[in-house]
Amino acid sequence: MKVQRISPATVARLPIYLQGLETLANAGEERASSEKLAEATGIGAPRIRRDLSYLGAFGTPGVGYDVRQLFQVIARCIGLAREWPVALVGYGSLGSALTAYAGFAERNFRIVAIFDKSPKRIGLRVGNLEVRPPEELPAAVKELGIDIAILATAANSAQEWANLLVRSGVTSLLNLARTVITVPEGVAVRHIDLTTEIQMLSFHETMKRTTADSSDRPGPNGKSACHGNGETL
Amino acid sequence: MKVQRISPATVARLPIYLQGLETLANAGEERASSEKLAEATGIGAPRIRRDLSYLGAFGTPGVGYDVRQLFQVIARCIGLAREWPVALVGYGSLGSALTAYAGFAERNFRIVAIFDKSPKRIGLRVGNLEVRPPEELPAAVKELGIDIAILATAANSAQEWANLLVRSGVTSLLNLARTVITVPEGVAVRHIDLTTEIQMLSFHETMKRTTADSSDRPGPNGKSACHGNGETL
DNA sequence: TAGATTGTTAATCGATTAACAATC
DNA sequence: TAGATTGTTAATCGATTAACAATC
Repeated sequence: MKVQRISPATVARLPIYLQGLETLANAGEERASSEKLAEATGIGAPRIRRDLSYLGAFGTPGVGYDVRQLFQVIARCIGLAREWPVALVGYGSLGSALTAYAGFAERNFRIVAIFDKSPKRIGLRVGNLEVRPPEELPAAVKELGIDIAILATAANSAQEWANLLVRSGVTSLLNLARTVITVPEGVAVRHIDLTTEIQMLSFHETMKRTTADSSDRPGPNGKSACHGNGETL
Repeated sequence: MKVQRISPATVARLPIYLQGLETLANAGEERASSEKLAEATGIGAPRIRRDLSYLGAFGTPGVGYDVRQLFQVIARCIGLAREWPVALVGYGSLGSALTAYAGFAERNFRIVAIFDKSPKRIGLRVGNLEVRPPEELPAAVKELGIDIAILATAANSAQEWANLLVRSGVTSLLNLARTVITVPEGVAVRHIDLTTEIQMLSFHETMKRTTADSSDRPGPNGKSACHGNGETL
């Protein structure tokens, strides 16, 4: 049996399909065509059919997909059938907000250990957990079977924490710190930087104005410093 | 003069270059080759040269780029020369964490108004701001010159808030809510969903195991439900 | 059966990488 | 000048869209 590769672009869409299917299920729909799924997710219908075909064939020509079954298939594929113990590293403003974030729990991700290096935060009680020092991380990762960690530290200590996590056996990192971190082959990192995202928006705003009033000034070398149109996002 | 289009993929990298240049500047570097920038950012050197060429030619063959000058050029291009007033919508756990988030201020984004529809939150003081009801949003957007808003509400009210924001004249949305929102042409939306990101990681973990122990079971139709390899992220 | 919709193939599009002439 | 590194062209790669035969 040939193992078919699922592209990262497709993987990124699977959770979106789950959400769309949930919406449809809540609306009482039992079957959905790729066209209906397209409406619910904003993704093109042919793209959806192709993505789903990677998971094996589940649709019925002339009828569509079984909403509940498709949800199960995708959920199983992503690994949501089981519960994932997650470590939260960094208990600053962002980190503490995440302990109250409902989205993780809804998809079976549970924060089972919290770490911080600040003496002010170590020992704080959070629900039935307690903020722990870095020294306890390796043992906790092993004991609790943690594979996934969320990095919500300051930029300057993120790499250090990442090294500790990887040494301890964690193989997936959700990096919310404002810095690029490097990890060994085989470790997955997703980097989310709110500042990067909001800068893409200010770029959009800036372009809109520049193209609208044509006030693009020449740059230091006599060439215009920034071109573009308003439709880039 | 031909206006050249800057691709979304390139735009997404500009803030990363800024960060890399900041790191290099802090390390005392005054000049940087594309190769050095590649090390600092994790992006390939040819890609970097090509991206920068879109902004106009700033490097010196045989020498490299002037760190400070390149920073200025990119910052100006993104629009960071000015200050951006931002509206924060939704003052739950995530929203309140964002008011304390330093990254925005470092790039000249200022939260100048906070909105929530819960009577429990309306009126709360946050620094020198106060959480305001939806009714006050249109006037505030106009008075404060707000073009960019951050949506940090629950999924079920996100679209409603988005409609109100767009009607009031906001043209860029950073959507942190767990739902797809639709907006009219000309309005930019960036959607960040932490749950989506963490599911990409559990997919990675699941694939690693599936390919490692070859326990991929056939799905409902007799075909395997989920293929892939461990190197997709 | 007729109508609808899938799964997949072929065509298009865009983004990345490699290679190198131009230039300091 | 010789060495280094840019900016850009050509080659590769991957992802999206369009079209349609297969199928319920």
